[in-house]
Amino acid sequence: VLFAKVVFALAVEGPFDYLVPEDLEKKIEKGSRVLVPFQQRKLIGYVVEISQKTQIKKIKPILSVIDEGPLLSKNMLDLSREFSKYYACSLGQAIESGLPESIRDTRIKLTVRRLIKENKNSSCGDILLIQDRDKFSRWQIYKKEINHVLSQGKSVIFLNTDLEAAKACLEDLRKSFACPIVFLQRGNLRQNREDWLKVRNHQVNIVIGVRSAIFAPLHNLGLIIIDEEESENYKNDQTPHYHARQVAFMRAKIEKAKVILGSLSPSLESMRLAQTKKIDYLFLQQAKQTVNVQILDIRRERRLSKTRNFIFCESLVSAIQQTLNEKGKVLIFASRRGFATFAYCRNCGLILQCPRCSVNLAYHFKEKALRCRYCNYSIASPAVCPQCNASYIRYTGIGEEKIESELQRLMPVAKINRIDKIGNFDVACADIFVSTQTILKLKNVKFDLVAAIGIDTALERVDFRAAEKTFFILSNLFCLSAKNLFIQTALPTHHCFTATAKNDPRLFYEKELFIRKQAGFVPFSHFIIIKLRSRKEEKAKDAAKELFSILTAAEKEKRPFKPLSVSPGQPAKIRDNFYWQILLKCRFVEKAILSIKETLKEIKHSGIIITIDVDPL
DNA sequence: AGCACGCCGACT
DNA sequence: GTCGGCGTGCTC
Repeated sequence: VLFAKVVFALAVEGPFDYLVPEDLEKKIEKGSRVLVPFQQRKLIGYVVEISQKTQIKKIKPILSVIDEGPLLSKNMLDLSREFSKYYACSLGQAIESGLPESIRDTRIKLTVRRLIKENKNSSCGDILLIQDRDKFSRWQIYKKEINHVLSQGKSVIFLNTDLEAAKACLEDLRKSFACPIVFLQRGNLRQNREDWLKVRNHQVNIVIGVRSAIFAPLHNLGLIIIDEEESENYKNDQTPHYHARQVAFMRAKIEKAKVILGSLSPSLESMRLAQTKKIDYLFLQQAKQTVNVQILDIRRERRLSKTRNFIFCESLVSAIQQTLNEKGKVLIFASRRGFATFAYCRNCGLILQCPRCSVNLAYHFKEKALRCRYCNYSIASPAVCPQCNASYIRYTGIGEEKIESELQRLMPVAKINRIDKIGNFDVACADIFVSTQTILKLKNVKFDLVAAIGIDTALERVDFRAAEKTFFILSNLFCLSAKNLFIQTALPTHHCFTATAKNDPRLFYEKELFIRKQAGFVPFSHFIIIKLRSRKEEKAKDAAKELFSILTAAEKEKRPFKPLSVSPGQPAKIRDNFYWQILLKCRFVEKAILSIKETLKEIKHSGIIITIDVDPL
């Protein structure tokens, strides 16, 4: 008689033992999906172990097998196990978050057609971080490595930040490699299912995709490439809040595959690993340095200037003028903050907010509508203020309008264009371009003069990663610039500016790592956020404060984490649910998670939902 | 997660 | 007396 240990995509760890009916004994193995009775429901579960015996007295039998063959390989099961320990979810939840929607509720059929040769011995897992200065140099190395790995009969996962980048990547790799390549994307369920099955059935050598493609069920994985590894897109915004880079490390270790991280300005996490020689590091310096970087001290310029509240420093204005005279192209980069597109009443000062969430509604130019970014609540833009009935409602972001009108005033004959989408960007359509964050994705285009306006709003945010994010923006602007890069700032001596001016990123990382170390922040420790959610504000608050005091009360020497703060979530309310959160830091995530889970078991939490975000961004 | 069980308040 | 609110605990 055989018993199967089964897990479910529920918040219960399990595993639960079930009797394997005799007629199914040959069809059920580790990694199989089965239908089983669970209380009064029938659930799809994952077999994680087959056993000869069981402790359970009132055992129920497995009802049926879902697929022909095991859905999950041993490696994927091992990965799910690691994943669940790190990201504080059940094994079943870990398994399911690695499966696309198209597979979750359908039968699959495994075939044994093998295009990929089994090759167990060669090469061992190591990690390489490549930093370049032009977004392209690292591509040569990617291709060389892919070629090498393919020649060993192994397969490749190539992760990109977004669909656009992945599409471009697919096109590029199709030109260079003749082997089967699949672009695993959600969207068309049937297509996704077909592609996923191809991968699972050993018919694919290269998988391209965004963060979820890290779970692509490739066999004999030899290489994982993560391009623009510093991107926030690699972090899953829903539970479990995994980071594809972290999962890549786990997976590479299990599969003995190599990882290559590529970036213009790597994350501090990766840079720290390079610094301590835990991973290899390659810096590709450009052959010649032609960009002239100028840091303009706003405070000084303001003192010298006649106009008090100027947007553009005089030297920048003359540089723009000169560039235009030479028929050059100008890019004005304005930090996102100054572009806030909320709606407010100029009469009574009311800012229109979402009724379900504690955030301002964002104005969308195209639809002329106000929308909440958290719950999608949407209303047509009102013509009069709902509070005072005055028709003084303003919609466009203040910064944006000012920049454009000021530019037009200073440069009356110049053609000025705003860039909201980079889809079919055309440099020929204007002389001066004004843009925010979106422009950073642009490739293959150079501007003669690039100017960063109001970049300080990015740097002064209450976020310990503010400097890192600002440096990332500056590195990208450097890349977009053919001749001149002007940066207006009130903090001209900050290392993110001086390092950019000297075109020496090492200066930035050295200083920033020093600061992080002093503060005991990432990458010198890990942060964990425990989020408590409730319909009732008081409930979330009380539970959070109680949990915080319990966590704090534990003996300092024994607890593997340090509680830092308890505070309302940001935002405090989403979809009429109130959030409170506890911030912890720790040295070893798995140990901290284990201890936190123990603590959570002890306390009663009715009407509260608790989620955990490991390594929050 | 979801569902039952059980213990208190309001009501045909 | 019962219907139903929610807090508690269990699921092989």
